[in-house]
Amino acid sequence: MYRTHTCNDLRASDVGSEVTLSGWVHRRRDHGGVIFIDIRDRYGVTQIVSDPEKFAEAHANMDKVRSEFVVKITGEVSARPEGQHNKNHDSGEIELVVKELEILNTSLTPPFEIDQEKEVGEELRLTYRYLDLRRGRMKNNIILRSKMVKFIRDFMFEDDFIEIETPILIKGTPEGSREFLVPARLHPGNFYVLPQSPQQLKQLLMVAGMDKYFQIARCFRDEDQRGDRQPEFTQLDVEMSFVVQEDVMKVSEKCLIEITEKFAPDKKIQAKPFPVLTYHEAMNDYGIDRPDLRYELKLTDVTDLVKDCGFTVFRSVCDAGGTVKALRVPGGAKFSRKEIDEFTEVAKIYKAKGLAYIVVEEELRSPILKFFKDEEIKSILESVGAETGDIVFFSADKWHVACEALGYVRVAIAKKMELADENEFAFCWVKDFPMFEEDEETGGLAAVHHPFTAPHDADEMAKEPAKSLAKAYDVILNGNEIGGGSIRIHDEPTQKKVFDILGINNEDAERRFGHILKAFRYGAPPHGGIAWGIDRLVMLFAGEPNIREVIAFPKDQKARDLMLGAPSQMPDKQVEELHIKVNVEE
RNA sequence: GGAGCGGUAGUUCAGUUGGUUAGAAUGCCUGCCUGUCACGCAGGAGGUCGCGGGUUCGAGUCCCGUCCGUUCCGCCA
Repeated sequence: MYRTHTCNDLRASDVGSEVTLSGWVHRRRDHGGVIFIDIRDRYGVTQIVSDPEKFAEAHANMDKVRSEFVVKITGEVSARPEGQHNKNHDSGEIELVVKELEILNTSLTPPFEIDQEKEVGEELRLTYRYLDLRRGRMKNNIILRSKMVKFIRDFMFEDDFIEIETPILIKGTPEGSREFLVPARLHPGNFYVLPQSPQQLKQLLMVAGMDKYFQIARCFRDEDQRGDRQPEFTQLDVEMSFVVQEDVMKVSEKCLIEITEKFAPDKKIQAKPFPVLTYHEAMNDYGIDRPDLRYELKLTDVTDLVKDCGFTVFRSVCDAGGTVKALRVPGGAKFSRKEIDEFTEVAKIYKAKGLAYIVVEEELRSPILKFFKDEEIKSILESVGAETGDIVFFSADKWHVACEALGYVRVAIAKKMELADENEFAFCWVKDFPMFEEDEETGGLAAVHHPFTAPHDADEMAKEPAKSLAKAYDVILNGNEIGGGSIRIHDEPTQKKVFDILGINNEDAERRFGHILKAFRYGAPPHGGIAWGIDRLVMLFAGEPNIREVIAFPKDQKARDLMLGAPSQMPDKQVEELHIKVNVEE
């Protein structure tokens, strides 16, 4: 028998009993006459102490062990001397006096210290992920993730949802993100693809009458990496029949509140029910479609106030039908020139041509002051509510650019001034996204969400597609999109109108989406759903800066698995069977 | 595809204006130590300063190229 208890089981009440523990040598403290080691498993840490007089052989073995050796220890639980309890460990009131120590396995010296929480380069951590996972940070994150997923599952079952697995090898429907291809050995020249999400399958499940479906689903996208993006990721996928937007949102909101109360009890939920913003409001007020509502800093539209001003940059934007937005930052007059330049760089990343500003002090300071009449400045400052000690930033461009550039300046300022309350969870919904956006490559329209998203009004959409709004909604937590969904189109005429607008002809539609269009002719119910990014959600609950910290075996920036060495070359024979020719240019 | 930042001991980093033998902490090894818990003390090993070229009497430091890492933009229906 390897163990009678884990390394986090023993307490003062166990004093006197003989037990066996197994685990890794976490730390070793050799005092010559007496040796302490801490042994660790995923449950915790227990201190082992040698008694060289009574158990000389065990003491000698204690001398041999090194970091990360795997050991089995039998001994008697003993109370620690008065005043020597260790509050850092749950087992800190006791220790184990070793009678027998067996080395189950030795270990090389680890490439980084496992018993310390200091930063280690991620490349190294991912190469030795199995060692990284032994460290407290990753261990806690992975356990938190497991518990949160179980909680979500239980919640969904409780609400009468059923969990259904959908296939990983599916049909490619070129549209949206790049798919991973899998060559079909039995069908030369043909490919399966890995699902970007179970989107189409869950809609088919609604046609099948499987109302209230959910799945913890793995999704695959062959796009470049980011801190919150991986080539494979996990989402909570939900679909319901005979529902309107509010029905879907209600289920998600209830679950998010409960999961917060359970796993982040110290976080204050800013507002219940969650505030609901339209996409237009979000962009207009915060310059971003996923606003962080933990801080205010709203944008103000000053287009009307500057449309006749003497500042050519502003006036020409207004003349061209553009927008001038202002951002008042209380206390921002203290920003240095260097800081203002940094914010200007942020604005430029998001396509703004510059970032104008007025420092509001006894004497106004601004490079653009000379272009304005006194009463114009006065009305601008009044409209944004500027007070002495503030700074007001301006962006001028097409509406979207003006809002977005200043929106990201807002985020950068909040970060610099530490405006976000770390103890707060600010959830909100953003809805009424546009159905379509301009495709810069083709000049035509592209679906903002996916081509099955229902419009608010199909007739209006047919008349003015660029202005039509979708029954789509995102759920936001502290400025992060943690989920998104929509009501789907369930009738053929509406679907056809959407395809028309997207420039997909009947033939294309049949080839790409024939399976789903056919199914919808057999009585598709009104339906809709939502998908949460599980990785992002756990990331936020764990207080981590990127989703790799909550994924056991993530890919690196170049989509590699550094531990496994994937992707890798394959034997010619295996490749030939797939009717694939590898053509790598040197 | 583009931009910023970085690459020095196993690890995390410092390294001044270009100047002698490239340092610290931690880890590792050896010795001492009977109550520590980030144990302590003494000693030791450990370096292609990413790579290549250039400037210079002299380059970790300056210049050019290149590779790698990292963050962001593009991309992500």
